[in-house]
Amino acid sequence: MSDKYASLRLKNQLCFPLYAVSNMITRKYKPLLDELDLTYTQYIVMMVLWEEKQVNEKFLCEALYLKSNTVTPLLKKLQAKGYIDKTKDKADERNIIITLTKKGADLKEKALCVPENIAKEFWLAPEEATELYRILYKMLNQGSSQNP
Amino acid sequence: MSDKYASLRLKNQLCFPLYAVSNMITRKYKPLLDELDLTYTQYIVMMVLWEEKQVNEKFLCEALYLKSNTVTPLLKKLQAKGYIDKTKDKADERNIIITLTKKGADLKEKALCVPENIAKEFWLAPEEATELYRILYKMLNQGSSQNP
DNA sequence: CATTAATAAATCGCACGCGATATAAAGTGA
DNA sequence: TCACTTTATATCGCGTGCGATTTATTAATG
Repeated sequence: MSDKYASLRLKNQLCFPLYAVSNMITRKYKPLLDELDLTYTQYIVMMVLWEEKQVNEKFLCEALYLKSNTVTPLLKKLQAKGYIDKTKDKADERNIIITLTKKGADLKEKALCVPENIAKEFWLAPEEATELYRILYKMLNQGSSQNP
Repeated sequence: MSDKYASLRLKNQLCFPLYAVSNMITRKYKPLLDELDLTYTQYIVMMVLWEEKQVNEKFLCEALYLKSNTVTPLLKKLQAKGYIDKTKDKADERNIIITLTKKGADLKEKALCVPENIAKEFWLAPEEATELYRILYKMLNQGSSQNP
């Protein structure tokens, strides 16, 4: 009885709900982040900067699992908004050092309500959240281990 | 001691790894789907059609948790590739009926190896996969319930 | 020390994914 | 029946994400 094509059914996919939830996340964040004049991707860049104070682009790319061709234009926009500064590292001029402006640092306070409000959209039991977190990072670590 | 800003740390986010894994999924699928001349989004549209034979755009949007402004251009491309046909429903001309061409139906056979190969990229224990699946759909159902 | 290799960013072109809006067709009610 | 609303699809403009490639700078090697 078992269908030869069962693996191609949408309902049997694990990647699809991941993809769909990710899209949904972006949608749910949008109205909250509009208040900060940030997109979701810009927001996670800011999260790194609120923690690290000073990073280069390579660090950001690795922290966010993104490529330079995504991050470069992103930083240009954040700079245009006055949230970050970019300067060349004098010790190694290939490095671009990214720092927060005062305006960017101040935004952290205003951002505090974002995680609160997002938590309301997707309520999970604490054990579910923990398990989800663990599995997702397991996938991330598996998936990012290769490539020359 | 507990940091006022703890909720803004990237490591304390649940949405971020979801977003990162979703990006990673698209990356992993790409070389496999290149063989079928499909993108990931086009692939999930085809998955629906391999099951349903005949749908309208609204059905596709709901099945894939996407909006018409994403799906309309997608269908145009699948049509250009010769995988689908679009005809107006004579009973209600607002409806666009989407069907597979022979070429599109035949692609199902070739697609069989895709789920196999993807499974190699992200290996999870069966219980983990089940739990992940359950939690993701819980989130999808919560998140898509509102909006006027 | 000159040539080659490696590295960090940036650029290019394409395909989403979205909110907002427009268009066209059907349904609704006074 | 005729304005009004609802519904299905399409259009517009913007911001990602990506593979592939380029540019600028530093490191490595003979």
